[in-house]
Amino acid sequence: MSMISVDVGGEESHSYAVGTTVGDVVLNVHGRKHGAVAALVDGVERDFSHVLEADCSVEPIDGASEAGLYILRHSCAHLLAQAVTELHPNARPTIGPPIEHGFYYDFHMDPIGDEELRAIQKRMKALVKQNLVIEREEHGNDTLREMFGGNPFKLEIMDDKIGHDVGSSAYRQGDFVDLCRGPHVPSTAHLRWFRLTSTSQAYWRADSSRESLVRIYGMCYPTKEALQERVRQLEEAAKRDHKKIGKEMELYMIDELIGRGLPVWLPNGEILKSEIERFAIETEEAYGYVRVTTPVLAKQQLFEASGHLPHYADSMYPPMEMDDGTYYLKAMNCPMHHLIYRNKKRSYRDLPMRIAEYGTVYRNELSGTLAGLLRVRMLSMNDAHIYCTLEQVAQEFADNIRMVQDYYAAFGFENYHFQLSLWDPEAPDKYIDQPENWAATENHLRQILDGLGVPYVETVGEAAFYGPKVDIQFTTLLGREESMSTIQLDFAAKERFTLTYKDETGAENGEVFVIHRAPLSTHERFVAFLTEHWAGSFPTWLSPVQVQVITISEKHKQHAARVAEALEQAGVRVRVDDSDSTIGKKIRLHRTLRPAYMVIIGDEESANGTVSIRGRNNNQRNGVVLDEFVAEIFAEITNRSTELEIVPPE
RNA sequence: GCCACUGUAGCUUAGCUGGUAGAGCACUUGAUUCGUAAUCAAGAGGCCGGGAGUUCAAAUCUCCCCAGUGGCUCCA
Repeated sequence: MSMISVDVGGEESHSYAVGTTVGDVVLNVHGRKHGAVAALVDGVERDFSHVLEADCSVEPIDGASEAGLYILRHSCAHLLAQAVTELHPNARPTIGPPIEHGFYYDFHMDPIGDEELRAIQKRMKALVKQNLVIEREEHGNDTLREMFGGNPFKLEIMDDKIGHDVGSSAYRQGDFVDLCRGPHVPSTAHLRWFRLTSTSQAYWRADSSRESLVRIYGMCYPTKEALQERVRQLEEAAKRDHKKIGKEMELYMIDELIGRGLPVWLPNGEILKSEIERFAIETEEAYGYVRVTTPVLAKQQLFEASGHLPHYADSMYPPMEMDDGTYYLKAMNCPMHHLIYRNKKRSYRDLPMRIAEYGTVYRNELSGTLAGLLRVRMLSMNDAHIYCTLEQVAQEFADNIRMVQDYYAAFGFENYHFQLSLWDPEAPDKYIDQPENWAATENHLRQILDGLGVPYVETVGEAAFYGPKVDIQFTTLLGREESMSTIQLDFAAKERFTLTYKDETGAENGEVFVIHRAPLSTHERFVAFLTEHWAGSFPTWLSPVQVQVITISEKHKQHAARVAEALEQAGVRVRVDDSDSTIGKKIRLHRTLRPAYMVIIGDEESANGTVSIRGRNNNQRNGVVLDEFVAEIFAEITNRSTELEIVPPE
């Protein structure tokens, strides 16, 4: 019998008979509890069933590794498809990729509900118990077309791949077979720790003009512990949900009578919003911005000039007919700012000109996308437009990127990344069709980002219709990526609005570039993130209630009033609860409103002129002299500190 | 806009296969004056999201709207 030498890592080589499988080697080297789902053979991912014919290296892929999870989840998607096709013989599987935390699979079938979802999960569990072997089969194109002849979606996938590196393999488990490149776990018993989570409608090829499909999502992990940990994470995330906390803290409300996506800022939320605005005004003054106010609606002609009609028409509220023409609610402030720029002759000495506005714009977002404060139809923004020469663009971009970084540091955000959003030449109708301008400005932004040394990803098809942009992306608690801040370069406005300036030579120069920027996102989205990030326990300077004074009994009303008075004089937002319920009950009650500090006033404090402070961390600091507390909280607020130091953690 | 699910007092919710609403918190009143996540008692509060239908009878079944949630698409 001829032998081969297999490099098994750790500078060890073993000899095996030709025909030994990957699985045999892994079992032999790493034992029964190897935890691997497949292996790298000479660096290529292979199934355990892969037969070794020559000298090679074999490195197991652990189920918990990134590659291993991918395989595990991919296999779990197949398991789902097997269960679905067994229960619904008319269902046609389309594609089913692994995703973060799990997988999904899209089926062409009648829509299903929760009950059906549970039935499918039950069937999957049963298939796991049967421990079906998952086998790889190699077939020619003709055979494959015959095997999947009843599934037009699989045929379409094959059509696309013919002439390329066709993954002419299929994987079979029981009676189910799926077109797939692999690799897969060796048997269904490896797929114990999964859970189906939800269903959704999706379109074939993400194209809303194509077939509507049923998407089933699931999560899948290598161990019970990992699955439970994920479930726990999701529960934790739900506790931080801004919709829940926003209600508890009375930050905002949405009323059917006002309309969907039109949040009302309640007094507590308004405090948050105005603190953010105050911070932005201070910052922008330092950066040389001027401030304006423009109307919320304007004539159709303005939005035609700007190009919002037709490029952006779907996102605008429908027109209003007035006696002197057709009006639209503004979806953006820029056209009005352009008119301000054009309102008088500008000189090169005026540039860069930075026009800022606290404006509300109105966008007709699709009803199905609206979500609390995260996606709304009334957008309050700290918006601004910078008018400058091409040479000045780099500096202005750099300043704005720094501004964003400084803001985020001040609000305690760390988890974000930069994205260079490019146009999609394949979809020129979505954009102003000037390929040479796109190429030039995209390159310019690339150089600016590279020059700043800011890491970023490039995404095609995410540009504004008038130019490329730098977006700052966040991931929500539930894992969805959203744009927060945006800095956009506009090369189209100068022509559409004939924006010019008198340059050093005295000539009328039409090369005015516009930068659109909203470093603080919209107030709605920003507050949503802020709330989720801090779980409602905001830094003191942002807290709607900075100090909640609580008396122990009626006897302490007087000292409580003195304490409140002293805090108010220092500009601290303070409330007093001197009702006659018990101390425990009051603490419990005020916890949902999440004051930065609770101050307890009893006999001791009244007698000594002190306060006892309870922090958000539920730690306590007793017997603090009133003036000392006032000075400390004053400093914490004026420094806009995110370190909560008055009551240190234990 | 599309798919699924959900919608009972201010909040959280019970209500099985149809017989016309139950609780806790909050609120009001009274008692209690209290030391760190619920003091006791009483009271008030709901045409069960809206409309139509089936039925002797609908919170419960059917249909149509409206709204919320999770996705798809889109986007700050």
